[in-house]
Amino acid sequence: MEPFGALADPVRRALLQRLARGPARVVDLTAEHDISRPAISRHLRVLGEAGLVAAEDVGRERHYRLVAEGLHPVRAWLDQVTVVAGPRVPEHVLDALDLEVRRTGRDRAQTSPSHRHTQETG
Amino acid sequence: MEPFGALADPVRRALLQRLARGPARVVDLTAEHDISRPAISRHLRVLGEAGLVAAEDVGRERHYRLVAEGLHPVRAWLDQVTVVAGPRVPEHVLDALDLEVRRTGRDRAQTSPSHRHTQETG
DNA sequence: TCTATTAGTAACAAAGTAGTTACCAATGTG
DNA sequence: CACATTGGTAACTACTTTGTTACTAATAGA
Repeated sequence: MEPFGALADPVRRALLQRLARGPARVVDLTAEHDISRPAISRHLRVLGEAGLVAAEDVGRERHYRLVAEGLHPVRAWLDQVTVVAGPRVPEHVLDALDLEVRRTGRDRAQTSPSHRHTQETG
Repeated sequence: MEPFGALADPVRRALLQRLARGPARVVDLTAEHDISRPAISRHLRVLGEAGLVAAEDVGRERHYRLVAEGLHPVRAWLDQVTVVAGPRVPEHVLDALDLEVRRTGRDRAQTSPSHRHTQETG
């Protein structure tokens, strides 16, 4: 859940996009985001807890960089959902599935499978 | 933008996963989600506004189904970020990039950075 | 050493989110 | 027709999120 929640905020997505092009300091990231530095700082903390960014201390500066692997759960979820949904099922096939699911739902409610009248499928 | 926010909630993600396996009614979706039907109903509304699900009225029932294309912006964003971040850049290369960016950040206040670092690592 | 820069934390206010119960409308079914 | 089923909306509450300003700590540099 962590990475999904982290991606919900547009500022955090912009930060990740920026970091995808290379590491940056907090002041640099703040410079182009009409919000205060503490706000950016907290966004970075959220991203860090989600495993999407990592920081390295360089003197008094802190260099944040993208951790692309942190996005893996998101990609995996996306793949799972879209693959199971099937590769471009035509509309009329979805309709057929639709009727099927309705019948199943009713059967489950009263647990009597002898009640089927399969006159819709051809 | 919208779809990202919709995916932030675990209940909504579960609903999408469920609908990926076929359409379902609201009562069916509610049956396996220890929250009330109005809550599910509102989640479905959010998903609908995000373009991730669609509904079809069948008598007094409403059949929701996944709209997989609605996830396309998410996948596109993921692709963009991970592609730009590069395919598995080794740690020492990231360090090099790190130093490069730090110097550039300082230069930006004075001179114009008219160079680029586009090195492939295979 | 004194001062500027960088960055995190604390405390707070405004807004959004997610759940609840109560209610209403529409559609099947005995 | 009477009644159950299905599903959306309204009103409300509790919690979370996101921004702010003020403060503190550590490092760089004249």
